[in-house]
Amino acid sequence: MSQTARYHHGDLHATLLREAAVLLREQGIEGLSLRRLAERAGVSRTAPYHHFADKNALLCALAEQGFRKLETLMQEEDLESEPARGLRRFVHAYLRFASQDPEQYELMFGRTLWKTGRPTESLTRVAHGCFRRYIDLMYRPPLASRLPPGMDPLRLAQASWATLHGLSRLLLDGIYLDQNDMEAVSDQAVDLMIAGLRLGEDVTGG
Amino acid sequence: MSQTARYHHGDLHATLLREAAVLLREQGIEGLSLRRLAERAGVSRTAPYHHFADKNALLCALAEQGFRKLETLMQEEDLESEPARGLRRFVHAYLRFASQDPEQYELMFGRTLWKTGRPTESLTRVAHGCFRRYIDLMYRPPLASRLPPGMDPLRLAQASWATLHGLSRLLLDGIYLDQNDMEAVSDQAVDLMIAGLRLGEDVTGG
DNA sequence: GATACTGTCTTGACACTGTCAAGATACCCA
DNA sequence: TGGGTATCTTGACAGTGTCAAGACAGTATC
Repeated sequence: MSQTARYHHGDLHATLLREAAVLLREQGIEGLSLRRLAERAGVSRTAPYHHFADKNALLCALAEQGFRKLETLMQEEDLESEPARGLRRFVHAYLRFASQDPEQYELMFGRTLWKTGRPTESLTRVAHGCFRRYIDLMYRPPLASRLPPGMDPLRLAQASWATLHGLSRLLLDGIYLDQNDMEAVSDQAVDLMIAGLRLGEDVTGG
Repeated sequence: MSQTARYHHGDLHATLLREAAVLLREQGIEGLSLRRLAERAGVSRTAPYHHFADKNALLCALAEQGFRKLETLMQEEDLESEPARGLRRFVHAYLRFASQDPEQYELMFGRTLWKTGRPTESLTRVAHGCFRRYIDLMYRPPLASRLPPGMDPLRLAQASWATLHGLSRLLLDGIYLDQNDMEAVSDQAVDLMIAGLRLGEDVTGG
């Protein structure tokens, strides 16, 4: 028991996922090779293939973890009675999620899985569930009742998510934005949305 | 003259860039390997190294071409007297640019160059020049004079570009958006911005 | 015109990657 | 105690970017 080199690892599946997350965070997707991962887990190069069909499958499982975290985050979020303030808080939470583990965010939304790779049926389901929960925020009170007439909540959800996503990407890829600008820019975006939705104006009467 | 196999190619630099653009468009970044590129150009594996320091340098040159195209597109754009309509037209033009050559857009804004790789000094200059031209659209009439008081045109530029960029990325990576939704969603985003900026309201008097 | 120089291109090699095939080991159930 | 199966191993292959050393050709100099 507990000797350093057993033939059967015992819990390789979980170990792989755990170490892969570490490797991803520290080295990025490019640094996450199956061989290095296997070495970290203390097994041979091809051992992971008995737990994941291929690298794509392992990355999908990893991304899935990320989407579950994000879904939890959205579940906790509640736009409460004051939608303007709730919106701003949600945006900050989202951006914090993206910037706390940039490589995970990249994996979740990047082309590696969705374009180049083949997203698992399971990953697709979780990712879409995540988006659905976001849409719900728009369909539910207090936001839904305040939307200007003729505005489709689905379109609004897509457009606003795109803004959030774009902010995250520009920040993480380090093109036009840095952390210092981020807060000001995101607040600007929220202000614009609030103004566009007339959420700042008091409609306490209903 | 014109024999098929000369020792000196004669115009390898330009040929490499041209063929790389084709390869990028058809096969994506992952399919663009230096060896395949060399084969297409009819030279040996390492010949490209006499014209580009490494793969990163070649990709930077390729991205630079893209930014130049984008800058031209923005130069032609003019928000004219009617900013709301001009804005909508510009957004459509931008999204067309992104979706006409998705792989080029990915290269221009993706992590390959800006995060994993080392962006050339030249690329950085062109990319920032491109963004500067976008900011100018916000600072110049007719938009500048119509902005609500206290609104920073720079922040507005960053926030709106983020939206554009996010729409492009979500579309190109094929996560939550497809081409059919795109127009409706982008129009929604533009409407929201126009409403937020109060651009729809007539202020012909000045 | 001969010679040296320099830019261009070539072959050979190395370390790295993901993945398949075949064989070895250890656990589990009859 | 046996057999079956899940797990893990080594060996191998094709592909990648890149370095080192040498071959060739065009250009400038004497």
